[in-house]
Amino acid sequence: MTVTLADVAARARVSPATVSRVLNGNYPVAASTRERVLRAVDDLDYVLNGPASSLAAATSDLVGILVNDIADPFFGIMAGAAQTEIGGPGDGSGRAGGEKLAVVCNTGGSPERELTYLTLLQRQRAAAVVLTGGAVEDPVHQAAVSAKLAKLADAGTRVVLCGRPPLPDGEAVVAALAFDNRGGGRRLTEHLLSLGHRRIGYVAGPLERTTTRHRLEGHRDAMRAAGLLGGGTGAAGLSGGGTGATGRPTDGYDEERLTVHGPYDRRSGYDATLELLRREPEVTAIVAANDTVALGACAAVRDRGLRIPEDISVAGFDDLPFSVDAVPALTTVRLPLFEAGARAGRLAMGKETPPPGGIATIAAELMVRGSTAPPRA
Amino acid sequence: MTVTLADVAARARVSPATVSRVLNGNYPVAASTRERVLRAVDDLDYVLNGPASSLAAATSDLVGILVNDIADPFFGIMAGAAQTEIGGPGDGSGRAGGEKLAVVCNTGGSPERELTYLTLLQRQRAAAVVLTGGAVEDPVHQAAVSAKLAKLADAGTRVVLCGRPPLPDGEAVVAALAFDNRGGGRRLTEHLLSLGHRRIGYVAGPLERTTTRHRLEGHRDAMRAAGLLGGGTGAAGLSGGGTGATGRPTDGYDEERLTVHGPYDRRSGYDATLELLRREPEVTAIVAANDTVALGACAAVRDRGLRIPEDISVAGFDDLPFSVDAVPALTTVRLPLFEAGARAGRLAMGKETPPPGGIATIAAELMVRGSTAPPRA
DNA sequence: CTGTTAGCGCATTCAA
DNA sequence: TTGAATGCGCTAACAG
Repeated sequence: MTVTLADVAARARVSPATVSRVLNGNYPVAASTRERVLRAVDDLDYVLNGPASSLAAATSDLVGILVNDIADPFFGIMAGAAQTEIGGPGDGSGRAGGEKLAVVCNTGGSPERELTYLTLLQRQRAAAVVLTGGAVEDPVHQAAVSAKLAKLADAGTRVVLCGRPPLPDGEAVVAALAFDNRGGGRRLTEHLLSLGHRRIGYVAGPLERTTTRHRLEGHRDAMRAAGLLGGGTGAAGLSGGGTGATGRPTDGYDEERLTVHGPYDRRSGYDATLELLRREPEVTAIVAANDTVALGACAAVRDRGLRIPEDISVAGFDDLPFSVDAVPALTTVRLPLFEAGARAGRLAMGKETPPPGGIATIAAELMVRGSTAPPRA
Repeated sequence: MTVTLADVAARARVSPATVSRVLNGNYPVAASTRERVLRAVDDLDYVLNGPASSLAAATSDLVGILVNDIADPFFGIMAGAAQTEIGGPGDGSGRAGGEKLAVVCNTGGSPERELTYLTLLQRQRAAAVVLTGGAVEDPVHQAAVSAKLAKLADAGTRVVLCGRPPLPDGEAVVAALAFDNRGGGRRLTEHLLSLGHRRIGYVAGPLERTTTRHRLEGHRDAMRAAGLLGGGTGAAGLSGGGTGATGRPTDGYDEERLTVHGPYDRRSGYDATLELLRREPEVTAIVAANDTVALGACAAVRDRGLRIPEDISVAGFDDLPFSVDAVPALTTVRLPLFEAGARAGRLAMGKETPPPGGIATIAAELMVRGSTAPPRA
């Protein structure tokens, strides 16, 4: 029925071992022999049995790329870039040579699914795993992930983090590429402050994610430096692992009042912005957790009959492709998603040497566009 | 070193076969025995060896979802929905029970990569494969894909098409869910015609894709019905397999003049729109191949100092989430991407019976919003 | 309901 | 440079 290595060997009049060596290419084989084997492969339309191969070799050519939301270009861009580096150029023959199979796994932001996927990849003896995007800060889950990654690394799987902060004990990881979310958030708010804004609303992401926290901390750092916040440290409002930040009415009054949390989607931006405008009609600027949320914020501002940026400035984060097409074009913070993804892919393939200490921080660049302007006098 | 089934069996004081049966759950096992085995699994932190399992069972739990562009929400939404149905709810334990491993593979729209991924999935003995989005119409490639899918089906892989037209000989396929691109395109243009538009520019997708052709055909059907096109059949300008449509100056004059092809991205929409405005300054409406392209078109229109919709109407296709947030909100054609993806996922899992004949056409709904209006008098 | 027995198809020793 | 032999870890008959 199904063609096996042995069939190819018989047809090429060589031993199975020789066929294996030709196919894997990592062993000297006479040119004429190779020729014969390759012809037999084509004649028989032979396709290697992946599981058998992986079983014998104790490793597979699967590379997993975990994303929080596959429908979000933020992840799509990184994953696509990583895949470019991992999948190889393809020889165009469709014969599938030594390439890896780069596959993206959608966790939907769920810690359970993240763990499940890691187990599944572990089960497959994946060659490498790339985790993209912010992590959930629940200590239990973080410990579980760390443990799982350690086991994966133990079994020879290369683990790379992309757009995610390093693990507490980064030993299990080949490399961590972290975005400078905090710096970006700070510069964005500094920009608004320099325009003259003082009452700035913040539509934050889900509470328990690192990305959310870092961007918000950057924002508050800037606010504090401008003397617009009570005392306390930068992380004050969110310290303690992010399980809740509703306390601290004393020095966190403005913070709490001017911050609303929600998922990283358009709807959340819309709703949160309406809420902010209700709570504090005097806000002159809204900073959103990311560009998608910012789009929702813009819609809400408009629906309230306010103009952007004349009445209210709006800013986002990420600089996704659509942001430049918003009307007015969105002021945001550019993250080099494609470059980071590609680098993560190379790191996963061992095609690039890891940064010193295994950790690299990737700069975030402020992009000033039409959606921000000085507040009305 | 690494824990195997035998180790678990020894610890639970049962035979390896029993452990296997417990893990796969598809066989009666005494509750007490199961209990003991499960405990041993946890104690030993055992993880099934996927390749070994797949080899012995001659099938794996991999399900591949092929997409043309992972950074495009059009695909992300479908893939995410499919994954939801395939991956199962996950039992939350991270232990990974009988779920399938749904993975998305990014072909980047390249026929070679599509074939390579199919081979890779064939090699892995994938349980199912879902192909999303339009196909490339090159006959050679189509034949190669058909042949490959037939082999996959032969080997027991369930093949599902989602948002892709049925294969010429659909035998290899469990089901094909095709979008009514043609009908959607027609209704969209009819809407513009009913508003009074007569000179309508069309920013089409890449020439050789089915999606491009069907949407364009719908547009031309409507134009022809309104007597705005020369003779010929609907597919006239693109007949012959899409290898080129530059001929036919006789009855295709306006068609060619008012159509520009390009990739499905924002940049293409921008450039093509400028080109259209240059060729034919009298156009009063621009129809774009999809929403992303439409966004680029809007930008171009604006950069030329024209207002939407007062000076020029713009319309898209797909109704991606951001389209409602465009300013003005984009008139477009809604495709139930999530529902279609979910259904494809269920079909791939055998959780839903295929439509009669294996083919279902999914309706496209016109969404009239602010970006279209009657032309200036 | 559970144990025993054979492979699944390939990569890799070790010889030649 | 090539061939022969062995086992990777598991599932699927078949008994019991």
